[in-house]
Amino acid sequence: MPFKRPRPNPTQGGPNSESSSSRPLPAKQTKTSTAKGLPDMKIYIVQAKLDAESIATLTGLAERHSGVCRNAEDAEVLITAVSMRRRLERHVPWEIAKTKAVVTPQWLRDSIEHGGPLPCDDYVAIGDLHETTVQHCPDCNCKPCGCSDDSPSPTPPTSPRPRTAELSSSPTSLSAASVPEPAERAVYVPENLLPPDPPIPTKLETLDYTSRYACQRPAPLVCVNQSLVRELDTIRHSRWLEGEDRSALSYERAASVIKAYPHKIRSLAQVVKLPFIGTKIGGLIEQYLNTGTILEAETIKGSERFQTLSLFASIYGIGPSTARRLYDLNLRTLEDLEIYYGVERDDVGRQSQIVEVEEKPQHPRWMRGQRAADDGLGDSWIRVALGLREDLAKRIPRAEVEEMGRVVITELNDLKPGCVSTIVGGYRRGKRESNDVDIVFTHPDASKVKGLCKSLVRRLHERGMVTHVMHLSSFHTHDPLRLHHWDNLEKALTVFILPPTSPFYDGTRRRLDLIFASPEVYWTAVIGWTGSIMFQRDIRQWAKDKLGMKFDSSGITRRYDSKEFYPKTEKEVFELFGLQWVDPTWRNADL
DNA sequence: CGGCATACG
DNA sequence: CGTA
DNA sequence: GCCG
Repeated sequence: MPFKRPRPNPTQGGPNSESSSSRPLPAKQTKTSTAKGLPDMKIYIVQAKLDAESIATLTGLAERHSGVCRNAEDAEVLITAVSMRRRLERHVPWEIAKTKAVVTPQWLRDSIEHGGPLPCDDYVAIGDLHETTVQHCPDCNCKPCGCSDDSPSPTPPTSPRPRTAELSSSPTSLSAASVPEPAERAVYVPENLLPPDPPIPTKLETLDYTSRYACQRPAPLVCVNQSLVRELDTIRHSRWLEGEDRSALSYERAASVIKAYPHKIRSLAQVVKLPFIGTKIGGLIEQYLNTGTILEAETIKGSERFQTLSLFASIYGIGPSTARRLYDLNLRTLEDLEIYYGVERDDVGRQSQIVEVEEKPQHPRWMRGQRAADDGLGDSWIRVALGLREDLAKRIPRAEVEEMGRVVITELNDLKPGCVSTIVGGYRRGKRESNDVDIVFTHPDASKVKGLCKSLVRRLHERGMVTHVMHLSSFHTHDPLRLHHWDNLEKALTVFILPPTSPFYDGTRRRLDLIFASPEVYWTAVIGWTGSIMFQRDIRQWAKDKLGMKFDSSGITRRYDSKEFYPKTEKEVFELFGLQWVDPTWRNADL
């Protein structure tokens, strides 16, 4: 049945999602046009009137054979299925379109087949743009006739274009190819809710890798001392599983500092000066320098207890404490757990029976520790998690994260046009594969956000895309007694599956978190949910230590008088805190 | 020796 | 306690 | 486990 081949998807680091601003890692900008059938052009695909499958296919073709970009004005070639001028103008400013080759999707396919850019004459998408399209066609025959009036061939100076919420006006991927395109009249979105354009550069030289705060230390996805970091992380993980949280925190901090250290470590002297490297951890690093490993980490990795606790705690809803309890009951394998929790092997939770899962309430203090009454019972909900474990353990390639974002945003825009969103989490930090997908949403009109989370979840649920709702909740303002303030943060933790019509569909269920913020706290929510955890922790620590402020995902308040602050952009949060800008791809303070 | 991010269910 |  |  679900034997649609999962797209191999060789080239990644592709187009950044709609309004997210993660970039490819700063290090390399390989220009290898090898293996690409076309020269490296910047192609922008206008999503209107294309279904999800076509978008994915075209994007894939462009990525593999040439290059894509996320802004129309940065592109050389616009590809669109739209044929009417008025329609195109809703997605690309006319003045911009006039400076590009605007062609049909067939041009891309044929050019790839042909092995080079074809003349655009036969592929003009919009009649009124025939002249300019031929002029700007990347096939270099007609270039010499450069009697162009405008055409600054390098990207035009980009006047602040009116930006509208045109995030993926593609139809739902459920409806096949035809396009009704409902709800027109683009909603105007204030500039500050959209990602900065151009993106803000990270001034690495003004940051400080010796800082005691992770939010001042630029940390790449993978560092030059990565294997040492992994050793320390093994010990951290073990401490955490064993309930030694403070010790775990120390290892986490040490690893985080090493992660940001930009040189290969060759001597102990290099690291003992770094913060959070004390006697014990310094000794372990010395050992690592001498032998290439840390004995304790190797021992841990080999131990049955560690392996088992790790396995148990990898199940959603099972933490260190429960994992240890199960281990003490002499359970060791998943099969043991399935028996213990009463799962019938042979695909159970399979098939799309929609399940609503409620968080299990905690036992009262007075009856915990008396392992009795409820040993194999109760947690009907762990059974569900067990059934999901295999799927949720799979990582999600960037391209699929983007597809999920597209699908969800399309549904949302149907529901409430004008929403703005950012895909956050590890994806935004540049990870090539994610464990889950987190999306933060808002709407320029604050009054339209309330209840949206629940509505969207209901809609996705009705359409079979959300199979489980692990959690649905709201946050509120800092007002101890919130009077006229409605909640300004709503959150849903769900399990999601792409519709079978999606080219990425392979039946794997994925964790999807949806976060709705009021526009005033949109960027603080985005910062919070972008992480990494250590980065987030230290930004809060910094706010407290240096500014006397409290920072959480739903806002910033001054501690002594509870005055609230509402930075209008992500950059303004950094400025408010007196911090240098750190791009999301440099916030990888965790392993 | 106290603090280590913070909030919700 | 477990999750973000 | 490390810091002030």
